[in-house]
Amino acid sequence: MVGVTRPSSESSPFATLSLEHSSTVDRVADELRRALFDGEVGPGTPLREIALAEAMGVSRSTIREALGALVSEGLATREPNRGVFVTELDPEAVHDVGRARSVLEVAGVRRWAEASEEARDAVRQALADFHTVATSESTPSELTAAHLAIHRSLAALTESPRLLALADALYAEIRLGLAKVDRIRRNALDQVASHRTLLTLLERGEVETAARELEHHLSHAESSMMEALHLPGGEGRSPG
Amino acid sequence: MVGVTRPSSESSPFATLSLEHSSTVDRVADELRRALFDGEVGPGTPLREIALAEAMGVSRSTIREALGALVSEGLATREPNRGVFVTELDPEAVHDVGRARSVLEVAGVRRWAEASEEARDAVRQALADFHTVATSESTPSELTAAHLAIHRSLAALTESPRLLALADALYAEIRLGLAKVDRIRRNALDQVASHRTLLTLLERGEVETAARELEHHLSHAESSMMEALHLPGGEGRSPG
DNA sequence: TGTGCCTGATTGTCGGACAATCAGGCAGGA
DNA sequence: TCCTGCCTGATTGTCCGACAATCAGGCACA
Repeated sequence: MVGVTRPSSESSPFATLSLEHSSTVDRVADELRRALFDGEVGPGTPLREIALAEAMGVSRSTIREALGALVSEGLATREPNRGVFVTELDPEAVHDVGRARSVLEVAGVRRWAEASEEARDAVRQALADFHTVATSESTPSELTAAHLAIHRSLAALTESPRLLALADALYAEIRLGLAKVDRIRRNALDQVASHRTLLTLLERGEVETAARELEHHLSHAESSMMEALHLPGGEGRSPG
Repeated sequence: MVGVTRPSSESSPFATLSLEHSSTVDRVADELRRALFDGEVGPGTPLREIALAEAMGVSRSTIREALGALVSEGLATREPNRGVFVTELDPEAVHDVGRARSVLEVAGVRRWAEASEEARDAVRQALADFHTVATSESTPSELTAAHLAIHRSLAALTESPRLLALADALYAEIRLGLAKVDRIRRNALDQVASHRTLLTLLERGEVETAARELEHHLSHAESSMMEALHLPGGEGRSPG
């Protein structure tokens, strides 16, 4: 998510070389994300600056900066003069995430034919990986990650870094919501099958059918996420 | 962009009340954005922390935080250990912004019929405002802003805060690129006409035609932006 | 031409400081 | 009982000063 590369303006034969320049802030932010995704700190938990600073052995300034990053990613929420809290997903938010990811992934799927071969291969690979993870011992966090990797590869078919960045933020919110939700495992193999049919449609060139299939899949995913979060899920939201 | 509202959990009769709680950091960031959009500091300009702190009469910490915000919005770029610079738009970036906004705006247009009446009215209003601005004395910055407001209202038809937030970031990047570019004015009235036909198509319910029209309009906008930036515009980018 | 070193400028991180703000409790009055 | 005003502790927002790490550029030297 940080990606430090500084190629000199001349195209040299060392284009493949790169070096990780991780700052303290980055490492703090990474650790916080991990804790969030693994459900070590649940939604609504306050992220106190001093407490975190002492716990992680860094200064308050550094913590503040890392928290700012989480807030701008939507994983945490800042209430002025009150502090930063782990984001709580309300039905409105879940629905919005669903709508947004649908736009991005469908846009990707519709671009299947125009996309690069690497992008298409990434989809195939992600599906294979998901199958591997689903049929082996794995934590809920890993399972969710592998599942989302498929959808990410669909959004990546747009081959737009900016759209993909938004997609990543959306998947991060989903991971946040699904942390500790173990029920996913039951459906794991069904999910594999569902995604496989989607890929089959794409390989056949039936793009529009695939898009509709994906939309159906996503709307199902949204309501099952509502359920998982013990929210008043489904259709009955107050209009306006 | 900050939006501080804290409604009490009980639904009271004071739902309409709200109060601006602007922090120092927010004001600094706003001022920096303004300077960028007005072309007071061009692309590539280094944003030195100490210099800004002295110029604006705030501490370095505050400046740092504001710069972090600009960076996360894409208006500035951080080079580790070297500083923050006003983002320079290369052809790759321009193309990506174009592709991304196209996805969002087309998604909005396709949703015209399902969108709320307010969202549709916003489009009509934005068009009217643009006409007003185009036929009066106005700075390039204002003209660009009014033009982009139309496109923003299209993206807003998705009625997804998250998609709209990305759209806003994209428009900010465009404003950054178009700062000081005065040539827009010539085409202003043509632009009004072009958008008016788009709206007409929508009002008639010819959504797909409108979507294609929009895509055409956007691809034209992209190449004319390339031109305005004196970049090697058009189709000939190196593949990969 | 290329390498090694020095130096100044700037960032990244730290620690401490203090006013402003907020939540919660407690007392007093209608 | 319910409301209001006040006090207090906790936390944030902002400031200041400090210092090592890093980088760009120049200069000497082979």
